[in-house]
Amino acid sequence: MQPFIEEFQIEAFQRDLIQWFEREQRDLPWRKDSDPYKIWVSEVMLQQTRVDTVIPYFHQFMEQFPTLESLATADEEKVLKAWEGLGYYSRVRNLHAAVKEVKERYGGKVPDSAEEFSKLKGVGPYTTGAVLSIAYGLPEPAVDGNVMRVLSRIFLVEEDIAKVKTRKIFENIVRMIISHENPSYFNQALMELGALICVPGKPACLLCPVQAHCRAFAEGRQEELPVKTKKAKVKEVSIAAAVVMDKRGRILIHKRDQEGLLANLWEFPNCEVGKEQPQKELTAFLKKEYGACVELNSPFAALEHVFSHLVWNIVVYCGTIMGDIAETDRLKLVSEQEIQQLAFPVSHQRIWKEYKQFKQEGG
DNA sequence: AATACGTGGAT
DNA sequence: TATCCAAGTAT
Repeated sequence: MQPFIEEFQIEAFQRDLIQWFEREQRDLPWRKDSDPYKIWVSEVMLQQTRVDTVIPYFHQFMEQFPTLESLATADEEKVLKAWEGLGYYSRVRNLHAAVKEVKERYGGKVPDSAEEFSKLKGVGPYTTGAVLSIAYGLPEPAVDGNVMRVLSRIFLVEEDIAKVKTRKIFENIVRMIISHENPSYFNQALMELGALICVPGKPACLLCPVQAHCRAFAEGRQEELPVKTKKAKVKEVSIAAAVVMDKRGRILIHKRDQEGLLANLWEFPNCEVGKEQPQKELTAFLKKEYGACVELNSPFAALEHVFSHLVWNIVVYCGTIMGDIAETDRLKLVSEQEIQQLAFPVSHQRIWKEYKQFKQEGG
């Protein structure tokens, strides 16, 4: 890489890349203005998430929380609901906390220094570079998976991009080649190129605006890069869940712990169970944890829910609550209407859907 | 450094 | 069907 960087035509590369971006960039909703708040929200939504998935969420979020101030003063329940289904929910809890911090400490203006902006919750090296370059035009590297793939090919970098520290190698490369005239377009163009042309698997090198600058293409090795080790198989967990109703027709729901998996989202009461006596274990759990005395019927559904790092095998029971339950902040009896107002993870939306279907069929 | 943290689309 | 993955961050 070292000898190659010396003969690398930096200015020609910048020109070829940025001119291509000016021609070919997609019309995306967060590219309509450079409000740092909007750029920030889009970057958080886009973390580990596809553009096509983000677009409708971004529109809805901006309608509901059009300004940093409006998000800062919103109830967390509403904020989580706006994120429902997007995944990695700590992103939005961190964003909410960070926006409050900006309102309090910086008078509502998103900091324009890496030093200050990167201290905010949920703001890491990528988001720092993305917001500072795109919203403020500062020459900071914004290295995501696209950029690592593109640059690993252009400079024939064979470091394992699955390792977190490898990102620094690419940040250093970007610092050497970034356009100081237009850091925003430079960074976005690198990512756009990774998304449209320099894709995983079989890149469209014949359409690539920087083909002439690419060392991997010159050596016919573009499909060998980037190097990325794969992760081990995920763990499977057996879960028993309960959709139980009191005599007034209200459903029992529970708010999950404030940290960890699906933090602060609502769920139907459930616990991890063994293969032997899941129904018995669930009944005992409901009594012990929630003081709920319930009679469960036979399970009406079984579903598999796959996360990035584990699999839930869920068996779902319905049943009746006998006697009274003491409601708390995290334990509620709600109508079917109220369920629609609260944020549930997709796994529990599926449980609810199965339940409705079961009832419809006369269960 | 390695792992936790979601979801749905692509191949 | 299986695997990979998509604009990462926190711990």
